[in-house]
Amino acid sequence: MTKGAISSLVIRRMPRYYRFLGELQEEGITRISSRELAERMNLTASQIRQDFNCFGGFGQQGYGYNVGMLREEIAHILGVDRPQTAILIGVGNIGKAVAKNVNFESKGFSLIGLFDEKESIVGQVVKNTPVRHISTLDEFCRENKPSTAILCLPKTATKPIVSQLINLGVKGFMNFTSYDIALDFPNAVVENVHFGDGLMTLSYRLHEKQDN
Amino acid sequence: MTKGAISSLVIRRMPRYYRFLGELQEEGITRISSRELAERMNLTASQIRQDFNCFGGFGQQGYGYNVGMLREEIAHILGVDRPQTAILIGVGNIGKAVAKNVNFESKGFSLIGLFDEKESIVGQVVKNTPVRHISTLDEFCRENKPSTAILCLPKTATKPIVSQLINLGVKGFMNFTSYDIALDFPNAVVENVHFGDGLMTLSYRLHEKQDN
DNA sequence: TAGATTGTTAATCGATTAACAATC
DNA sequence: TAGATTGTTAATCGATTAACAATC
Repeated sequence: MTKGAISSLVIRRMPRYYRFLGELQEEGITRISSRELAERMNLTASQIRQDFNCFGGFGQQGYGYNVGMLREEIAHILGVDRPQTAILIGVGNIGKAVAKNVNFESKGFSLIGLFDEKESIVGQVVKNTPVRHISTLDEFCRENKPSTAILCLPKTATKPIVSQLINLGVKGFMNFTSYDIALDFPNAVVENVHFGDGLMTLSYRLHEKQDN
Repeated sequence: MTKGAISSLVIRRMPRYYRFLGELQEEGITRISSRELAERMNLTASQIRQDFNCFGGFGQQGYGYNVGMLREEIAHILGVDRPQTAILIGVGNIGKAVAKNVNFESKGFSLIGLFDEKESIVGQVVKNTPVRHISTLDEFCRENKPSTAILCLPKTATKPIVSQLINLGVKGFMNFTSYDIALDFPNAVVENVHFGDGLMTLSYRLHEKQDN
């Protein structure tokens, strides 16, 4: 019953709903109205109902929403139940921290390979996965067909790697670099993580409060 | 000449402008029109002019914008030229990676303290800064009055620390945890970094392409 | 049945794009 | 001066909120 072309603002709110519904489940709450959920999440009940109705009606008039059922529906919408295969490139500080700390399985991904060019890093085992040399990337991808790459390498090294990966069939990129993938590869599915941009936004809002 | 209440969408585009103007400078380009910049950044010229005009007129009719001057104006708008003092709490994988990799100085922050509760981590030196025990947080903050905290600790430990920090005068939070600061502390300035949410959004868009 | 709350339509609000007069 | 391009106003588009009929 999905209606075509769902706004990216709606999509980006779904993971937060998913997290809050998980917390409700842990609290043993099995049923919630849009009004109650709105209060907990600091949203409007209207927005919550509009958001869910983009994907079909998951509630029941006079009752509200079943927490467990709604959470499963969102998991399915987000694809968490059909994991993508991912590789991570650049096992430096950030790459290693991401590989170790992020629970890929619970977010719809299976991390199947790690790559770096430094001999001192190649061979290390992170999260039960050995770090492979970047020169073996082609072979690995032809065999394992990962759909997604997590990019944690220096900006300058990124463009040629992305080009290579796209030729190998990689469709999605979690981009920790400041290289702008979308400009050169408009068909790639890209999610950017820019700490620096976030810090600058924070800086603006702090000064806004302090100055003048 | 700033007009009141600038949209957060405009603010969030500023760091990207800042980065692109830096690249133009490196290329030796000293002058650019909104049309040319729009082409490079994949935006509309209209939006670029509207964005800059939220803060006053930085261009010149018939000429365009002076790259260096515009970049400096944005740096000033974002507060990059008046650094905030920041502390980082939780020096595990993520915390250490952030401390080591992120160039705080160039983003308007000065990282002056690192804190953890683990004895095995306390005393380590990261980026020329020793990791202090979390029990010394009060004393340190009263002496050094940091305005900002980077939170890289487990979700469950976060709420009491945020409460403590707010009492100590900390105003801004770079939040790597999935604890929702804004719900309990509505006056805090918060920037969230949720890898997990980003992965789920990526998952959605990959399935959108692949399925049906 | 009566009360509650959804799903959905209509109204409002805000952001983006288009157009053009001002001006360098 | 003529051409170019901004700053700014007006038009359009999209997202959020409000209202309410449908229905459990």
